[in-house]
Amino acid sequence: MQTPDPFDIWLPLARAHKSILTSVETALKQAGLPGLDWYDLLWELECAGDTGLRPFELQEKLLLPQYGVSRLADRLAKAGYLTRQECSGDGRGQILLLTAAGAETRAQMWAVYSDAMQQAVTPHFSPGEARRLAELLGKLLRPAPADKI
Amino acid sequence: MQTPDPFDIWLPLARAHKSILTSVETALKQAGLPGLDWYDLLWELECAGDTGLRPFELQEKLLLPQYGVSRLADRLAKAGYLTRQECSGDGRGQILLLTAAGAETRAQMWAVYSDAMQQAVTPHFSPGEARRLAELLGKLLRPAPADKI
DNA sequence: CTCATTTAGATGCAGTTGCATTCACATCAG
DNA sequence: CTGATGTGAATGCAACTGCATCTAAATGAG
Repeated sequence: MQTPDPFDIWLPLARAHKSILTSVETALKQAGLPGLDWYDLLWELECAGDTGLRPFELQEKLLLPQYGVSRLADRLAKAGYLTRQECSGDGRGQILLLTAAGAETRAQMWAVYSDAMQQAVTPHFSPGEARRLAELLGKLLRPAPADKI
Repeated sequence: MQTPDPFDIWLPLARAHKSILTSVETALKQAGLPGLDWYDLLWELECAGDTGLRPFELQEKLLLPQYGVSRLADRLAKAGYLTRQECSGDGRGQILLLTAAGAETRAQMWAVYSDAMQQAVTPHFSPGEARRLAELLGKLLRPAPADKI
């Protein structure tokens, strides 16, 4: 039972990622909407609701570096899509809250995003294949089984 | 037979991609080596051998925009990893050729790259799962079956 | 041949990223 | 309380990216 080559996974994964990403970003741009990085942040804020989120929480959720979140939030704030609120209890911190405009834009983006994703992914798989692929990709995210390291 | 949600594929795919990419780039940086974009270009030039490659050919192979290749080649040339040669037969064009230093660096990068990839991917799968995943990812790259569009 | 169109590649500019550093507040040992 | 250390967030600078545009050479219609 020979060890499989990880590049047999990585190379198509990277190519597929770039290709899907490009087609979605293109669709968003053509619709005059912001990019996926904005979407992701807006989405997390929407999920958080009135509680809002601290930048460092977004950092974990979005897998972005600290300064990445800081500046992304700057831009979103400048666009009026979020507000920064003082954080009671931690004078260093702040709470980011979605505005109505932000929610509106996220909804518009979702229409384009989900449609583009549908077109980019669905035609390639049968339902069974899709389920299996999702399952296998999930294994890349969970910690590796201890006996395999 | 319900239609599966493409985001069940996209979300883990995007996360896995970012996570693997980050760990490989980190390993390269720690080794004092250039990033994966440099590797990809060096690799293509090495494959091309004495014939070299035209920038527009790299553009297709690497899925980069035209100006991306132009500037990436600038940097590699400045680092002494490739040379630009006049293109006989097309006065607009040029041929990019790998230098010995470029080949040397690519080899050093490969050691780090392949090792990091091994650690990032292999522990998560049995050989059978790995083969299946590679196969399914491949389907994302080929044109979709006509009857599914 | 001549002019219009297309193709290969470079580049100015504005916006974005990465890195390192900085600032401010929090926390904790004494 | 006081100073040392740690944590949340911003920012200056250099490098990189995207977009639009530009130049030069090739191609093609008349």
